[in-house]
Amino acid sequence: MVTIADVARRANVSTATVSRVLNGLPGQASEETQQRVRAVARELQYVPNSIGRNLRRQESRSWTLLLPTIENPFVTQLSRGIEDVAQASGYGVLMGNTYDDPEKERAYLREAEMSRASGVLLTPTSDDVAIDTLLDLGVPVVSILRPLPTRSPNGADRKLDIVLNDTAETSRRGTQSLIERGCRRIACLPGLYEDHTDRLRYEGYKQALEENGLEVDLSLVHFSSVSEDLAPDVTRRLLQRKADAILVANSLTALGVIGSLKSLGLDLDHGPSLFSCDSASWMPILAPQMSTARQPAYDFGTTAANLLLDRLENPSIDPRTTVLESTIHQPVGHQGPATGP
Amino acid sequence: MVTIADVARRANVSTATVSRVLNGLPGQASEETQQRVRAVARELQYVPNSIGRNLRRQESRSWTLLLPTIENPFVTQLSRGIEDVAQASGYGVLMGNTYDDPEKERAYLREAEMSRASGVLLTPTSDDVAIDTLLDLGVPVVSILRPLPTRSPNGADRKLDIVLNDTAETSRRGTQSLIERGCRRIACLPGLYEDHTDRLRYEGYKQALEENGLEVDLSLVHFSSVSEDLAPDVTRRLLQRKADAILVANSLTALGVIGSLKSLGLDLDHGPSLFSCDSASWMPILAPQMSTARQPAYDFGTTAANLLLDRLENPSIDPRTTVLESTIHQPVGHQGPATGP
DNA sequence: ACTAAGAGCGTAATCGTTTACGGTAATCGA
DNA sequence: TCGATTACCGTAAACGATTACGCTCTTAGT
Repeated sequence: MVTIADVARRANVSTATVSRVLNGLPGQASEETQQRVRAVARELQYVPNSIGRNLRRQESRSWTLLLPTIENPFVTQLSRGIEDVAQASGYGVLMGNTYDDPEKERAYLREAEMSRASGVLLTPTSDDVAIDTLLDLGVPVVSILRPLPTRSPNGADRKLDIVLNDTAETSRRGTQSLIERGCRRIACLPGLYEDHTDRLRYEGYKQALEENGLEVDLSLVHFSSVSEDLAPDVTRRLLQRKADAILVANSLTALGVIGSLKSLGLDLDHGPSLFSCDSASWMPILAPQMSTARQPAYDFGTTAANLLLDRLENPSIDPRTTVLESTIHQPVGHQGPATGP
Repeated sequence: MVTIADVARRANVSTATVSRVLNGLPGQASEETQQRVRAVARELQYVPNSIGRNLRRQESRSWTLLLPTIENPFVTQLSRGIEDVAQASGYGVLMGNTYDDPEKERAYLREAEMSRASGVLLTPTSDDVAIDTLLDLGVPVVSILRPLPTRSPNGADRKLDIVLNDTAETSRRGTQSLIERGCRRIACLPGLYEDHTDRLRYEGYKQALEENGLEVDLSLVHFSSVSEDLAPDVTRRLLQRKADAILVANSLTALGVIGSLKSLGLDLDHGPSLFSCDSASWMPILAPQMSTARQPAYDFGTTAANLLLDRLENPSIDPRTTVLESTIHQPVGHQGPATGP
């Protein structure tokens, strides 16, 4: 491998000069020397070794990004937002999928510690992720989509930033819109009972019902990740219990429900109303008559990244929490609930 | 920061011993010393600095993975395959989106050179990506989804591995299946004329027609990435020209066409037959009556990763090209082409 | 009792780069 | 002519880890 020393030797200067020239420090070398050094570097095909550089500079200029799974379209958008900001500021991004597995998360975080990441952004798998070593090393941490306690288990204050979406509020407004449309028996498929976000979805749903003096009928609420296989059963049961609307957690669940309706000889125009708490890009094409909430996924990424940049610049600023709002998309000129078959 | 020297001092041993203990070299330190060193390391919360380690070891134990965009579901699956293999073998993966932009690609590759990546896997933006510096540095390269010349511009042999899918063959078989179903005026939306893969799709389509003595009617072929907005126009025009089947490049195009049919009062049971050359996971739920090809995306990843591993073990093996086949999924008991409205 | 072997450990070089510090020579001002 | 300033550049010390080499001391073998 050709090193800075090789270049120096061949150009008849010291390694210091080569380094200065190649890093473009101004006024430190004569024009002629600069030419010569650059020529030799090109000739020898010198490639700077950033391992050596990072060791000396004591930083890696790269972030670690940990998300549940890249297979989620929301996540891909988000990561793109982060990547764009990082790149513009001269940082690289090392991304890892945790698959919500604390083991994997721990492994990645340890990797981040060892490689002296400049910053860490993650969707924590639980409240008690061990990020204190990181913070002690001076590595800023941004928690995305899920909150993280600003006080560590041993009582120390944590300087960390948090970006959340307004899950409960979205769900509340979605439910409200179904009510305004005339629906009264609104079912809810919020996702997993164990998941923090999914639980919030249920909370918002409940709140909207209560605000309108409606009772929560637990037989209309189904906690689970509704897979394709499961959807027909669940849908049928909800219809039997006379549901006139269904609030679903995400596009895939919506898809499952729509498919099930179809196999029952129904569709969105002749069956229950549907509201999906997030919307994949293909959703409007598939079911233009459906109401959905759209999450500002890309903005999520840029927001998180900017919080990180801020803190890199000034590590002592107080912890911040940002909540991003989703927008609700109603199809134009839709009608009230249709009666069952 | 606490270094190996701090631990050594506090444990009354040399840095060499600490290193040996912490790296688990067998029989190099007495049981008692090991206990002591480990205890001190824990007490001081020592975190190994992999920058220092990498510098000394002269390797980073991480791969660089460059793909067009993570927003493509195929790509997410693929990257997961790579990540799994990498992790199992003790490598990290640094992933970057090129967005098919040679500039971005070049920047990432330079990053890979500088950080002394252990290997590079990429979907090249063009035939003349500059990978020779990499190969000279001894960094193995695997080209994914698109071929790369095994001879460099200056005539040197390149030891690189390639993983392709059978795009043309898939397209041919898809077209063939439409013909067997009785379709005669088969339209084709292969994607962009400029894209290598998309062109192959057209080639396969053409071949199938010719093998069956059918003429290629260029008015039924539309090179472009059919967006949601464009789909209605294109679909209408194809129907006007009496197309009885459409071969589309991917799920999104299929979705656009299906949506357009709907707005024309048609669907897959009363309109042209459809064949999609790839299938997103939600495709079967949405349109179970459609024929699709399914790509082994995850296997793509593992295959590429294993080629890389092989070459890391033995850099001198000859270049290899692997082609992975897609499987065609026909719905059961479908009928011939319906007549137009 | 003397040698050989081997366990256990320390010294110091090394990886490639950056940069504080100091030195030399040229230039300028008075 | 002398001192001060400045432009240019080299020496050498870091950064944190690994590891070749050699040393000491114990143990076993003869």
